[in-house]
Amino acid sequence: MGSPKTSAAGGTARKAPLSRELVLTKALEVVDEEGLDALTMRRLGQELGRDPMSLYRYAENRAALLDGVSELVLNELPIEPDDPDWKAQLRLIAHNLRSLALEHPNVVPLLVTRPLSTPLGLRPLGTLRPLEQILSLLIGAGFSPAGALHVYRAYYGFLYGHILNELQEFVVDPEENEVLLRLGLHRLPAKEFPRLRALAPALAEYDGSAELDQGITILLSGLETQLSLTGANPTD
Amino acid sequence: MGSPKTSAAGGTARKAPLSRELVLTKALEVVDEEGLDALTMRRLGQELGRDPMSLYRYAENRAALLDGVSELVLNELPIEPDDPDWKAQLRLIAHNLRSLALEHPNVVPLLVTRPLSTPLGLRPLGTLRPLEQILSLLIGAGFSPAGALHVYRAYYGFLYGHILNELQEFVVDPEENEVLLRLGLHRLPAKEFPRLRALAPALAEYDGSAELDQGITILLSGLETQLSLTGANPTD
DNA sequence: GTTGCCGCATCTACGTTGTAGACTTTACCC
DNA sequence: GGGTAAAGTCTACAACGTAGATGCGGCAAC
Repeated sequence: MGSPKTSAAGGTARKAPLSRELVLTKALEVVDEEGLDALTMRRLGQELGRDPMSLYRYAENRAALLDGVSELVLNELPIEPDDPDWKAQLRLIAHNLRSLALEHPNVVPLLVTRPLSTPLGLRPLGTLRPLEQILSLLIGAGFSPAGALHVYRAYYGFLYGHILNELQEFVVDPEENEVLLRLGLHRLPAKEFPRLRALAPALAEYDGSAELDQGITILLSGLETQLSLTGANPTD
Repeated sequence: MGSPKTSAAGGTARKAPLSRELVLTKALEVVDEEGLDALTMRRLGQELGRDPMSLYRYAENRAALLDGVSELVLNELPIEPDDPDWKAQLRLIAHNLRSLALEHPNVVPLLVTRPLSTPLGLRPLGTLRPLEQILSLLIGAGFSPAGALHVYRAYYGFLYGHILNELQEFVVDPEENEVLLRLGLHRLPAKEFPRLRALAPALAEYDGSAELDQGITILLSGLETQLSLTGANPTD
């Protein structure tokens, strides 16, 4: 009955104080559960029990909010820049990022898309951290700076590509257990897409982790021998 | 002065008849010139001299319109599924797709993002064509179906990853000719990002085509030897 | 105790978006 | 000329991001 002002009880603030972390965490929650489009300012405000406008205190606008979510996710990616075994470390990072992506599939479009419209130096620092740390790892392992950059590009490119690929093949409707249907392949004209349709069973058995691993192996050893000719390779 | 009705002259329709191709082409034009956000139904309608609502005859909704644009771009990618030299063909496709991406950078987010929310079988057929044709190419070269799929995944993953990577490093402001500034790197705290800042010159000299080529070489020969152990490799 | 201030939160309001549904116009065939 | 189907238009609405004015609570100075 009383107005919701100055609560008489306990004394713990009657409304949680709200903070950037809190906002971003809740935002990530919404995105994870209902997708990017569901994350509107109004919706997020409601989710936090606050006026939508209050969010602008913690993110300049919606785009910045999305950047914050990317950052939040990428901060979950542990990197050991001092690992003496650079190849093992890169392999580990790859698997960790893959796992992160599978946990937050709705965030992947952000990870991939936002940097396309933001110059390197203006990106959220959290999203540049992996780059810096991996460069550090490689240079520490004996690569020349340019060589490190070269390896990083090939490695990260492949990694992101793999993740996108794997998510694209993700099964939509686990209720449906006939592969052709599950992937919607039955809609494809058989004449024009014979190979694809015939591959339905193989598509269903995709082991993303294994394929990632094999790709990384090929790429890293290939890069290593390629660079060993230029003198930009690791010392040992 | 006469009302714009039934033109007296010639007899050629006084308004171009409008068609899906026409709509999509104009849409691509807008996206290329002003980015994805500029492509609103109203804007596109205006661009075509028609009521925005008329567009719904040719695309079910905005999302479908975007799919159409993806399709339009991918249709520009020539593939020779009967090329006897599968490695050369894959290399060629890679370079062609890279060129396409550089010509239509604003479309790349679509290419990469839309399939994430659409099950395989429900995608625009045009976007599945490359997949089918590449499978055909590989199987024709002697790969087993499963082997072909394996190669395709590694190959296409790497390719998309590379394209994303390269576009992310794209120079924003060619007016500015100091690299640190051009990429906005001067904003980075020197303590936390020493490697990255030191690499500014190297970042500027990125030769995307060469790096793509090297990556493809490594990957294809790696895949070949890997598969040659399983009997799923090409016949010759 | 009173006053002033400042950071946080809220309220109101505006312009823009996608698109449903009813309507009008056009082209054509019998 | 009358009827049918397709193509295009009009009107209207709910939801969005966010600018700008307003309100509110606690702390510092006096």
